[in-house]
Amino acid sequence: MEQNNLVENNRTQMRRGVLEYSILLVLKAGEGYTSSIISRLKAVDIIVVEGTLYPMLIRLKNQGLLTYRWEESPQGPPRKYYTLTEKGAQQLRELDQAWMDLVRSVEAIRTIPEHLLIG
Amino acid sequence: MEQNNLVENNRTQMRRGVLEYSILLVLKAGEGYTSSIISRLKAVDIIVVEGTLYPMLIRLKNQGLLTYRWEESPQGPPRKYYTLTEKGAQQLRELDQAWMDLVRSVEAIRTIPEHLLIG
DNA sequence: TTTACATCCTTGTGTTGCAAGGTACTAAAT
DNA sequence: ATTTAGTACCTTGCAACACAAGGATGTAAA
Repeated sequence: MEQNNLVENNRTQMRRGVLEYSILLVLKAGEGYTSSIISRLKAVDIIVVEGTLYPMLIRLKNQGLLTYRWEESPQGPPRKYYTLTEKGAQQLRELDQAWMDLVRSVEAIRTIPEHLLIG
Repeated sequence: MEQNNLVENNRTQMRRGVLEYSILLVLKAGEGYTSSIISRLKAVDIIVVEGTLYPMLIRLKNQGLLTYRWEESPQGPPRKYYTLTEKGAQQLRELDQAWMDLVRSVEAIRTIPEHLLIG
């Protein structure tokens, strides 16, 4: 019932496509738990919220791409630290390729020469 | 009930994020109707199907980003040729920015230095 | 014992890409 | 004339999923 901000919508849409990739990337850099993952992503302007991240981490774990271990927190309840599995690392390599292909595709389409257009 | 092909899934996911952007880009290059848009995108390895494109073109038209005109086809029923409106061109400029920002973000996250990681 | 905070998690909603199926028009073949 | 083939339009129903909102539980300080 709400007329959306078209652009903000599309930034969100674009981000969605790379969310899983982004999460695997930060976990490759080093293990993390929910808040730290959110912080790292925010540091590069990729906005994720808890309600998105929890289900996704669980999904990735169920797919065998991640494992976790419990660790005491200096404050509050213990944390679930997630790590890439070998399968996760493999998946990440494939996503790397997918990302590079996508960048190449978009670059290509940004520079279609007129005479190659049909119809 | 079906175990998905993880990678193909993710290529699809990534593509989704840039679909609207891609469509505006090809229409900036020159007006087109459904089939010609699909062909142009396929030429750069971005796969879209009819069932996706029709609703999307209608949505973009309703948002005022596109207009169309009818034109006789050499064979079969007339075609709906879509063109960017001024508002569509404006939106495209903003999507261009969003895309470049995303590429920059992902690039940044691919190269997080260890010592910047927390927790 | 109450407040503050950090951590975990679930539920409900809205969007949307896609598979599948449907209608209609033209032209060629039977 | 009818059927077939090809091209174009469009809709319906399903499944995935990001996010907002809300909830439970643990520690520590006031």
